[in-house]
Amino acid sequence: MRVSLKDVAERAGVSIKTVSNVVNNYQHVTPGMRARVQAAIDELGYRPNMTARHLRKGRTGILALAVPELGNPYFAELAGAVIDVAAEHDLTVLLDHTGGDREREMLVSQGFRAGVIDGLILSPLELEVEDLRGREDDVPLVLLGEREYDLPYDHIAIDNVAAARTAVRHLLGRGRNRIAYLGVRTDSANRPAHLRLAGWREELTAAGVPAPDSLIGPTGGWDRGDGAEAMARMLDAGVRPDAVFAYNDLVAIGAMRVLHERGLRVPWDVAVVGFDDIAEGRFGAVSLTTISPDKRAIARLAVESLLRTLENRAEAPAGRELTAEFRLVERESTLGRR
Amino acid sequence: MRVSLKDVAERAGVSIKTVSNVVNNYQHVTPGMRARVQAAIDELGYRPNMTARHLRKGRTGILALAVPELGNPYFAELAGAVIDVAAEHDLTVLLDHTGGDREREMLVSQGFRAGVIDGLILSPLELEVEDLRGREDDVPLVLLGEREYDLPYDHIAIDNVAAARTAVRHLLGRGRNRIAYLGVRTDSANRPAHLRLAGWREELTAAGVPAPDSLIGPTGGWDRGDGAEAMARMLDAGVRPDAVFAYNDLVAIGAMRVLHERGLRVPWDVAVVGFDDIAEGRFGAVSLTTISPDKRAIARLAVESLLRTLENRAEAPAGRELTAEFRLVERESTLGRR
DNA sequence: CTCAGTCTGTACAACGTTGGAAGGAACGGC
DNA sequence: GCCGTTCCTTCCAACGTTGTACAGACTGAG
Repeated sequence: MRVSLKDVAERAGVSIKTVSNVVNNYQHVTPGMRARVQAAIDELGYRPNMTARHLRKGRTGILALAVPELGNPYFAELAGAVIDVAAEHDLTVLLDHTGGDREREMLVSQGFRAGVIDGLILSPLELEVEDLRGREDDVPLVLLGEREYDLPYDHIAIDNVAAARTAVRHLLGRGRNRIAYLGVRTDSANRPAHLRLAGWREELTAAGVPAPDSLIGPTGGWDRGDGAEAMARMLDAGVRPDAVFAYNDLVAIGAMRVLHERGLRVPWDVAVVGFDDIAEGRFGAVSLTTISPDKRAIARLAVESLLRTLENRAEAPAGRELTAEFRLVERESTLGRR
Repeated sequence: MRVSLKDVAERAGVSIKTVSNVVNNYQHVTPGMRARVQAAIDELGYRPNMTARHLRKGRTGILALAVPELGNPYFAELAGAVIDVAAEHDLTVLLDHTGGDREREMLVSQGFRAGVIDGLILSPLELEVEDLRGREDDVPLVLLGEREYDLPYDHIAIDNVAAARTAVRHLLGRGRNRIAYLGVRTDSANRPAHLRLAGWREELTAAGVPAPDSLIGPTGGWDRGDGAEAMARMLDAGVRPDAVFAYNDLVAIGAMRVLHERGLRVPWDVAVVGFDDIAEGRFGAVSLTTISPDKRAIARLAVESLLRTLENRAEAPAGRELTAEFRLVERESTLGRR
């Protein structure tokens, strides 16, 4: 049986509350009493029951983080950052992955962990705005990823359009003018995918470079295999880009693999830019130029937004758009051919 | 304010317990009563308070998983598997990463989450056996990774020596006889690293092939950069292996990067075998032959071991060694030169 | 029509903790 | 020696839930 305050109190010959006072460093406890109680605590090996404390305090100190897929290094790295930042605030993280499934994202957002988590950080893929509108749950929520809406939840994003334009501009600056975009799925609610495509189009148009549909590579998802398929399909169709901007690093890596198989050399024949700056991109045979979102900042903004909401429950949450920085990291995949 | 059973009870004009009975699908409730209470529940939007339920039941349905580093795809993929398996048993997973730091591993194993988790799955890197010996915590524990000890905790592993021998045998079968091992750290408690080295040595010795120390590449850690450094150091020392067996895929990938930089072609000049079968290995310019541990099985064994311990608390836990399967996955990095 | 047996709903206590208020001892000042 | 203060400790209630015991109502058999 677990040791409780009661056991310690009996052992020390004091009341339960006095033991509690010692445990919580309450100030008005005489040194003698403190020592006596502490001795009993040590002897019995007492450890506070967090569940009871949570019930009493109405707070658990647990945040949930729901991402589409932990196997995706971007989300794994982001999760690591969230865990670290949460730890700085004495919070722990309960992790969930939704598989990017809309149903499961709805379930998670509806708070099926009600009462056990203090807040939820959700990185949705297919969730629609209206799915959140009728939300009855009182658990504070923060959304990751740029979205357009008028809901009372903070959301953290980087400026996807600007980032995509930066990537495309970089390629244009390298003398490329048949720049493909890989990673569109018309049937997906994933806004960043649309925004990055928009940025690609905007930058090309602004530079007076054609942006034909043939240079847009649709994918079924956003993993390495999807990138490989999309690249292969484009090449099979006789389209020969001299550069590729991919939705994310995984798609870019899949594309590079196919380019390599087809004897097209990166960066000489085709330059490649990814998105996310996952560690994997730094160590391929050809290291990957990429847009690097500040993951640490994203984690920090998310956790602190939740804390803020928890502090002043009374006031209506802001529904702010919090923006994290990004930067272009140049590596081998866009070197050469000045 | 949150809606509680009491509020629903008042609204429906019944006792608290009756509402509880409805919520828990207790059998002896008349349909009429059930409907009336359900209506009140729906009107008020009642959701059970899990914390209170946990306190009452003495169970939280939360498992903790502590791994060294989520940025390491092996652990990220493993974590994903654990989350899935846990979900099948209606359990959720609280994730922690220790950074492979002994202090932090001790802290985690000592159960600083006491009362909030039902069990702990720990994947230690530097934890020593004696660190666990005085464990006072009553939270069920399962250890991941092969270890030698006599403690009352189940541990899940694959047969590292056999796996390493399989990898080396594969290379020998490809006509390689200067096979390096990359990823030793003499100062580390990480047993699998030692076991894999032992397997390398055993297999070479059994085949009558020399296993000189010059072919052993020490590393500071087990990430891509460590593999790259170790490979570079070995080549700089004038050692020219015709194959590399690496502690894990990350080390292998780092090594391949350096081989590529130095103009050594994989697999023609140097064949490479990794360990872990992370997704990343399948999509490099040269896909990576690797030992593939059954991660799903590992996750399943771990979760089910905890459940078993929870069921029969009374009996002493077994301290069993549970073994998961592995297999060699052949890819491009060991093709050719029959 | 009575009695046993079954069914339905209620009252109470308990899980382990903490906040608030009240109790009691020690102490100094008069 | 009495009183007011201060300081420390204890008592009580509450967080929201569920298990146990029990009371009342209804059913069917004798």
